[in-house]
Amino acid sequence: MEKIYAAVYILDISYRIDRRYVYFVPPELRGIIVKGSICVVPFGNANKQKSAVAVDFMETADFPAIKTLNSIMDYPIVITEELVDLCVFMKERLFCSFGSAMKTVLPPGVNFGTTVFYTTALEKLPLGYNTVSEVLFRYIKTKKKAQEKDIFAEYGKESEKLLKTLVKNGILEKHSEVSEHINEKSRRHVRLLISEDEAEQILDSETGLTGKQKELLELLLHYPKISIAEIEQLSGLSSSVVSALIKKGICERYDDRVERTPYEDEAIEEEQSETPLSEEQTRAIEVIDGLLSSGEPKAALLFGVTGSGKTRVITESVKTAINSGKTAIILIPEIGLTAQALSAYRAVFGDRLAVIHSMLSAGERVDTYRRITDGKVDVVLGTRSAIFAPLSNIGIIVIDEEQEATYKSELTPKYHARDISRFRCGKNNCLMLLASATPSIESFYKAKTGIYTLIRLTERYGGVELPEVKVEDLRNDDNTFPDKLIGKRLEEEIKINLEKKEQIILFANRRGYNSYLSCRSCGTVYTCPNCSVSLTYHAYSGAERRERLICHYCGYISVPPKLCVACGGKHIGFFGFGTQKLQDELTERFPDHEFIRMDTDTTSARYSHDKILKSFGEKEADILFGTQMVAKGLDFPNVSLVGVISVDTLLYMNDFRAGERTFSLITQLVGRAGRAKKRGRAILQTYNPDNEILKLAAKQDYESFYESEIKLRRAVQFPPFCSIAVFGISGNSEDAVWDYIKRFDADLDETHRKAHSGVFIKRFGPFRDGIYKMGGRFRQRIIIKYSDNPQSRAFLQDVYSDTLSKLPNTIKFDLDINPSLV
DNA sequence: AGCACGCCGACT
DNA sequence: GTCGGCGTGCTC
Repeated sequence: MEKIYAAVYILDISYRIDRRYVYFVPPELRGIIVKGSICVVPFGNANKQKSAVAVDFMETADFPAIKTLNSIMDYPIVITEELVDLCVFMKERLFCSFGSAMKTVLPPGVNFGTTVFYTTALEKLPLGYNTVSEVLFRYIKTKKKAQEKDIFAEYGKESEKLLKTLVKNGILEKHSEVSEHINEKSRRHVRLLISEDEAEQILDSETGLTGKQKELLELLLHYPKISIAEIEQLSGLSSSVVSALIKKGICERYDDRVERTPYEDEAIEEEQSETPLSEEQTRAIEVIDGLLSSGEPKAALLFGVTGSGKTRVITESVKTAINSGKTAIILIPEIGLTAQALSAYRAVFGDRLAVIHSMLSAGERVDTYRRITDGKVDVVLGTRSAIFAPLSNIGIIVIDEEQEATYKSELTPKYHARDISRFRCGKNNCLMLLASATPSIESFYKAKTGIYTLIRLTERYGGVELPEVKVEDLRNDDNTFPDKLIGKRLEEEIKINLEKKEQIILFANRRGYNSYLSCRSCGTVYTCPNCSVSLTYHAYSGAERRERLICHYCGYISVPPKLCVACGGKHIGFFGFGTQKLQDELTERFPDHEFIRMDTDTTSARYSHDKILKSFGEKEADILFGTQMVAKGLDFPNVSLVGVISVDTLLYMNDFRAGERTFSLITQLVGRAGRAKKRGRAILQTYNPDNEILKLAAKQDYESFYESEIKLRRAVQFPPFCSIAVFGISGNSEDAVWDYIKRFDADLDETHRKAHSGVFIKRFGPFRDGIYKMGGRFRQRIIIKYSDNPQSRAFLQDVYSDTLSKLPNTIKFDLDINPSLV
């Protein structure tokens, strides 16, 4: 077919007008242009030069006013046909523009933009123009090509009108061109050059620093790894304050390039092919081999208890795919796990393995992307965004711990790696292999109903028994009175372990010291001025104990008052608990032992995460305690006791996935106990010992949990029985948000009645967001339940695009499909 | 989003 | 009469 006409999607264009546009392809380009070519096209009344991606070709076109495609950009990045189709798919499902899908799919830093500039059309400005015109004319003449944004920066937005008249009078010419650049610049970060103690001395002394500089220093103490952009966002301090501190030698700028991972230096692990496969593993691998060789898109759920050897099944399956000349993607939930997972996979796949995760710099990502498109890579291992790896001929996509919320992006477009994976499997006729001990309810439902092949691993590898789990009722436990965290039973069990020199992992679900500070006389709770959450108390040991109240959502920091601000009372107390409080209690109860704390406060520096795990692995401490992080994929043979301080607050979260998440978290925690020969123990402390989810989690009975959960979901219509669209509406004024919601509601009704009355939807809300006020914005959400089909998607697209077109600038609006948190 | 066309009020 | 306000409609 001759490519006479090309359908393109234009990049950097708003969602409302984002659709296919058809251009005439000049004969000399017809041999070069391919699907995925980045082209330059004239667009709109002004024929502004825009970058676009060719998606389709035709020999005829019926549009009367077709324009001619300008050129094809010699772009240093290849966009495969499959990724082009994927962007169209994302646009349709996630209601984002093709361009923003493209941005997500390509390595960050790859930018397409149009620059507008002016040139002079005459040698001299004719007589009769004022001095402002004279100045402007001379500026453009000396610059030859004067960029519009530079003119605005120099003379203000007011110059726009004048520019227009000068163009109209033939004195200036307006042009545009597509700027192509790959931004390889890495993110600029700041770190302290002095020790914590020195910093505190400086903070306490009267002289030396200005107020703003002290503020920045304090921020740096709390956030060991922070970028300049983040500093501005969190504190409003400009980069000039940063420069001032750098001049004083207190901190330095550095590029966030990833250094060699600590595991890379170590001897590559021996390939473990010597270990015999269990009978179950062998059977699982056989089933997977069958699916792999079917030549059709398939999906399977590898459902196996912790310690049943899922990883081995995965590596064997990936090997099978590679040996038949195909490629593979392996997704893991977090970067923290990369280093551990990496060495095992590197042993098997050597330099045919590429790793993609968020700690890579833009340049490294582009390099990796090129290595993959050049065909130098067979296996890509990484976190969420690795699902976009431009591999061709994919044989298998593995999603490990598939229930994890990290597979859903929290940035627009809010894609779920599982959905992207399903699309790519369809295109590659390959296998999607989900693996988990506690699958998401949606995935297990699909496995039960035969959409996915269900593969069970029921035995723990090597016949190790599952830990013995006890639910411990704290309601009448003197040991925790009045505000302690460790109950009688847990304390005894810890002592037993300490004597036996076996290690312990403790979990608390909040970092910081106490969850909140409040006045016992008047009841005032100290909350963040920008967000509707209570501030968390943190204490930092140094020359003297520094106490701070911190907002975990916006980073607001203040000093706890000595007297209540509201009533002047001096009985200010702490309620709740966190990892820091746990640390104090451990020191008090077990003074002669070593502890390691692991939460975002202690792991924010690069690789401290790995260091902590390594030192615990080498038995440098008896107890490892922390937040969610201690639950994930750690394998310490000497740990035989896990203590869960409490998960009660998780159980009562206002979210339909709360049960699923709690069950999964407990299972993971319990699984940390007894990875070796001895049978481990786990203690679940709670004030709600009768809670069904806790009981089932203690029994490690996933299937009963699933049965009760799926009944509930069916009864109240939640996924997998419908899809959920959440419209988020927020603004700085509470009244404005309310007024807007009323209008939105009416518009939504009208759109439904007039153009989509056949679409069955259920509307709920508005509800306040879990954190109603965040960063000074009041947040409301409207929830639509619908069944996912082209008709309802068309309806949602109409509503969304309509809303965006007449959105007042005081309101922010977004759409999230099947969010991980509702 | 931008830009043009188009139809009403206050200026040379 | 004309400059300029912002409502409406289109972008291959």
